[in-house]
Amino acid sequence: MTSSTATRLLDWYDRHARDLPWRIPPGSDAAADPYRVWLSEVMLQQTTVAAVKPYFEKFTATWPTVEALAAAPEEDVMAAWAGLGYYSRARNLVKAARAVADRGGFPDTEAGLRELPGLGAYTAAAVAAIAFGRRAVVVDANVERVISRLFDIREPLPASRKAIRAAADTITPETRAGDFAQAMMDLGSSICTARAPKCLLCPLREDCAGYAAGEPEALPFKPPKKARPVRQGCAYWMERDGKVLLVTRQGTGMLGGMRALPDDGWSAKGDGSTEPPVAGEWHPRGTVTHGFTHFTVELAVQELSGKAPTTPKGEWWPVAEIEDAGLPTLFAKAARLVLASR
DNA sequence: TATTCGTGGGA
DNA sequence: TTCCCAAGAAT
Repeated sequence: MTSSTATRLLDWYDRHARDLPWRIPPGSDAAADPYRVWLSEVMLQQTTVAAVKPYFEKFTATWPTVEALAAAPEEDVMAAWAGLGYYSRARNLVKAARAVADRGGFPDTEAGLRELPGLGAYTAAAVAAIAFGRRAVVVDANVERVISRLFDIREPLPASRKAIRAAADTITPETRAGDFAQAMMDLGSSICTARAPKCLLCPLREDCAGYAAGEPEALPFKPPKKARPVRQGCAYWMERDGKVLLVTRQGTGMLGGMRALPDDGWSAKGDGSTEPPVAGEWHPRGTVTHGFTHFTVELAVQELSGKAPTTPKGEWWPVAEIEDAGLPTLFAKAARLVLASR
């Protein structure tokens, strides 16, 4: 491996860069907008490009600048994020936008960016490189895979992270670090894929120690996955005057900050109590199964017959507009189940 | 270092 | 169908 690896990759990127809504094409004179770079990078954390695109378009249309986003009510941002997952990103997005607006713009260094909520080592490096042209070592899951193969790093993750970063540092160029980072990610998504890498199309094949060693597709080595437990829970649908009771989930835990149906306290740690929020005649409307990263929940959905009391705490939302409530997917499924039973 | 955070698509 | 995975961060 030599610095020519970076040159080969950048030459490939100049010809094959994906056209993405948040990306400035290589060779363009246009300046990157730090707001759009930051927003896209946060959305892309653990999330596919295809899933992000419509959300990116919606967010930038609704809030074209970081100042506009900073001025938005948090609940509006949370509702707009609904369905994209990992909702701590949306909570931190609002905090970071307000911090940036207060200080009069984005920090333009990796260390400065790293101080913003929701920006870890990866995102701070990526924004510094892509938006501000800083040389930064940008390591995401794509880069971990590409570097593990390129250098034939056979130590398993996560212990290999230090060696991966050091190796990535040696091939990161002084200039065009942002294009280099995006090129690594494009290569990882289209050529150096997790399964069945297309080595015969790879611009770095001659540099690749993993290819030379014979089984690049086996890298990086990863520890085995743990089994996902299945939890049981209940969600409750009650109406009065054409409106359904919604709650806002508190705290920073599962679905924190999101609107939801009242439930019986199920969690990753255990089953719910099956205790409804108010006494009355409850009817089962079916069950929705939803897989989270570390557990699956089987959610029994029940509906109260008759008119709900005003006593329970929450927000009465028009049933006809339930799709606009910003429910995370689990509760959106539950709502559709109830409405489909009519 | 290990765990806890969503979701939808592809093999 | 089931499993794996995707531009990770916070604790």
